[in-house]
Amino acid sequence: MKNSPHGSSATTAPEASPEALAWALFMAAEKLSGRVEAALQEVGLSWAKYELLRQLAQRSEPLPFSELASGQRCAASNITQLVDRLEIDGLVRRLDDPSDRRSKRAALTLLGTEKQQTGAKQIAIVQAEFASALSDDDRAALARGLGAALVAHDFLSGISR
Amino acid sequence: MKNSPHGSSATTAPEASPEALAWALFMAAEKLSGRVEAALQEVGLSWAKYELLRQLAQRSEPLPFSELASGQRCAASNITQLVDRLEIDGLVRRLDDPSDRRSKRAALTLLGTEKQQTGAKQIAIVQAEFASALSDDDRAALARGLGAALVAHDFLSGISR
DNA sequence: AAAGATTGATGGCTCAATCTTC
DNA sequence: GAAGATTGAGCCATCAATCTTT
Repeated sequence: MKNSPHGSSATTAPEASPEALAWALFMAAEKLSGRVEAALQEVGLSWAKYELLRQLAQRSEPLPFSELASGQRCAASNITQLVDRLEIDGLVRRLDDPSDRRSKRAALTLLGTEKQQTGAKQIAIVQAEFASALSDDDRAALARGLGAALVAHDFLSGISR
Repeated sequence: MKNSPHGSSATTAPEASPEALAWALFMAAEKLSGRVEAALQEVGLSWAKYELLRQLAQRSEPLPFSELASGQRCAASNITQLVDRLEIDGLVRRLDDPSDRRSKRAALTLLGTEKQQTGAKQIAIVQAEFASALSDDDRAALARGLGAALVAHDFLSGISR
C-alpha cells in the first residue's frame, strides 16, 4: 500500500458511504505503518530490512534466498538486493550452500541479531500503544470488521492463495 | 454451534491479541489496495498516476506542481518525476505559469481526462464490491473500529494532522 | 528443462543539493 | 533569503533476461 487517497474535508460523519469506508481503512493502515516505520528508524532499520531479519531470527538458522522470497512474498531479485544492503550494514552474511551450489543462504550476524531484537521491542511498543488507545468495544468492533473484510476478500478472490 | 452472532465468520477467531489486530489492519489494507491496483491496471494506470489525474480533474484547471505535491502529500521531486511519466503517456501537459516564471503547471490532456474517468469507474466498482461483501453489522463494526483508530492516532500524535 | 540467484531496466518514493526566479 | 522546480543518489519493489547448477 503506497499511495492512499488524500482526505479533502474533515467532515463530521465518520463513515456513511462505502467510499469512506475503504478510505478509512487505507488511512488507518497508513498512519499505523508510519508509526512502525518511525519506531524502526530509531534502530536504523527499514521495515523491509526488519522483516527479513525477523524471518531469519525466527528460524534461527541460515535460510536460502528462495525461502526468504516466499516468506516475504516478494520477487527473488528483491531478496538479492535487500541482502546486498543488509550485508553492507553488517547485519547479514551470505553463505554458500554446500549441498546445492546454485543456492545461497543468508545468516544473521551478531549485530543483525541485536538490531532485530531491539526492533522487535520497538514494534511491540507501537502495537501496545495502538491496542491500548482503543476502548474494549472499539477494539472488538475493529477486530470483527477486519476479520469480516479479510474473509470477504478471500471469498471474492476464489478462496485459495 | 454457539451463539456466534449472525454466523458470519465462525472461523478461527481472528483477533485475540493486540498483535493480531495491527496485523489484520495491514492485511486488509494490502488486500484491498491490491484490488484497486488491479482495477486501475485495466486502464493502464498506476495508483499514483490515477491520484494525480484525479486531483487535476477535481479542480478542473492546470495546477502548479507545488499544489500537486501538497495534495498528494509527497515530496516535490516526486511530482516532477510523476509528471515526466504522465507526459510521456500523453495524459498531462506541462504549462508555464505566466504570472510566476518559477512555477510550472500540469494540465490534463483529453486522453488524461478520459483515463481518469474510466479509472474512477473502476475504483467505484471495487469500493462497491468491498462494501457489499460485508454484512450491515460487519460494515458498521469496521466503520466504528476504523473511526476509533483514526481518532486514537490523532490523539497520540498531538492532534494536528 | 527447471530451479536458484543475479543483473538491468523501470516505477515510485525519499532526501540533499542546485538553479532560477521572486 | 526563500520559493518552485529539477537533478542526483539511494531504497524498495517489479519484471524480463541471463547464467550456473541440478
